[in-house]
Amino acid sequence: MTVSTMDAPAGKSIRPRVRLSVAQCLAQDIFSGKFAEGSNLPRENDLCEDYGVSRTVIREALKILQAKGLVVSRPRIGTIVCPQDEWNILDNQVLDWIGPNLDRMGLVDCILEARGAIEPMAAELAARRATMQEIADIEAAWQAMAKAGNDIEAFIAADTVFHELLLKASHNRIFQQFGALMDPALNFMLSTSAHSAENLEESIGQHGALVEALRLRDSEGARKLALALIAKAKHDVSAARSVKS
Amino acid sequence: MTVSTMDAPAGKSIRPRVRLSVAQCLAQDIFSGKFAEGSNLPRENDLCEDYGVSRTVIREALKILQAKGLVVSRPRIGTIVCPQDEWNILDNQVLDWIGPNLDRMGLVDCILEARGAIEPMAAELAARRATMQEIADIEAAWQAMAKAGNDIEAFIAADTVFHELLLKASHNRIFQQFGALMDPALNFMLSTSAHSAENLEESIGQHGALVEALRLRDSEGARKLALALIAKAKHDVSAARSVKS
DNA sequence: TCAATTGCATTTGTATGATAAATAATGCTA
DNA sequence: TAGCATTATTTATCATACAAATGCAATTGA
Repeated sequence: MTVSTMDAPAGKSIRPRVRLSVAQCLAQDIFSGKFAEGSNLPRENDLCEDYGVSRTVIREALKILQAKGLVVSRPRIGTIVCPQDEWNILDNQVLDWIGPNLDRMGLVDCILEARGAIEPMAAELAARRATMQEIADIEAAWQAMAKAGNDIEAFIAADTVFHELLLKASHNRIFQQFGALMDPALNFMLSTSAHSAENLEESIGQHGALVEALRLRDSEGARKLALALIAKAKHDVSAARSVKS
Repeated sequence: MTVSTMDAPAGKSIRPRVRLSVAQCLAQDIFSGKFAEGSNLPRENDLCEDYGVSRTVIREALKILQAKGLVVSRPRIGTIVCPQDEWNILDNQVLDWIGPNLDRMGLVDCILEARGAIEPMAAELAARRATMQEIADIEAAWQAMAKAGNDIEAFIAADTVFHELLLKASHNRIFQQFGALMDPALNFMLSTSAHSAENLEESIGQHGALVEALRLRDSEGARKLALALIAKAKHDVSAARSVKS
């Protein structure tokens, strides 16, 4: 299949910008299992035909995948899918590409577990270090959650922003990098839509309490509330799973 | 300066494999501050002359940096260094390239803080989930630490392996990715060499106790011991800093 | 028969030059 | 002066050729 989305006008060759699209296609084929770990991707010249682009584009797309630890290339051997241990799953582009395969790969549980370690500490630090402006921004995200009403997508978007801002307010650049981990787990829950009105209310209440703890510079309280939020998220996910099955 | 390490034999053109070297040079120039965030890198054609390689190599090297969030390229604009927030500092290749600039960028403290959140949880999980083989491997690393004696480099290498294996034994793929964070902070301490014999003995004792907790499946004990290890690491780093200054 | 070495075939890596697309900067027009 | 068309510059893509790495087979020698 050709990547270009539009046909060329008669007599004129069109050159759409497709490097990233090709990289995304290849990455998704890896995560979907079409290219199993340890197996070979098609030769560069074959990929050229498959995607209808020049070898330049194929190679630059493969360089992106290499940089993210998804594949390695060697002369005469070809391009091989790396073992999953080497995949850069903290790269937010990679997380984006994994998308619907996130749960199949067992990453939703991983992520929630990791958030259980990270967010309480981040909340604790944020209570000590956040600027007034940062706290205000977090509160704004909280208000957006409260205002979302039945619009689940808006609610989740605001929730994601809330947690990203919280991590950023910890003033620790490592924690900040985990912003990308907020989206996926939440969106997984969205896909199962097991959200009752009370459930949302409870969540909004918890988030509000956390904002209050930040304002009071109550680091211990912030830590406990963040922990409670994660516990609730874990509970929600398992509830969503039982609905699904 | 040309990248190629050897001159070509008369009449024969040599083509060394230099893509990664070029990427590393450019990355290090970014981390050293030679290319400040927000500023432009030289044009691709200029980089060709600077490094004495073809535009193909330059472009593929830049694609690697792009994939790691270090730069963005746009036609007519050029290639611009991204704000530090977008750098993929969890990528172990990136951490490697940062190297000596780690402390100047304020990452040593970040890393220790993050480890303070992650390792106790990882130790707790490892106590519950590690296989006998994994515990044995961790103990082997511990014995290598004990046997290192005055060979500080060997000690740190074994210490690094110890913590990487511990993270892996948590059976959480997110935590496992943090293996790369073990090296840098430790190597920073190495560079200041503030290691007394008693200090090493104490460290060995603590690590041994952690192994014992794993064997006993004492998750709470493992958590506390990991916490103590990090506290000690923080203490050692600040001691090393005061010596340096 | 077997082992080592040599040569061949295949695949990625690099070089080169041309054209297309994007867009900041410039100048023109009203 | 504001808006619009033009231009110039830079990256993006295409096409082709050759270099280097390496698995594999054929050859050779004992």
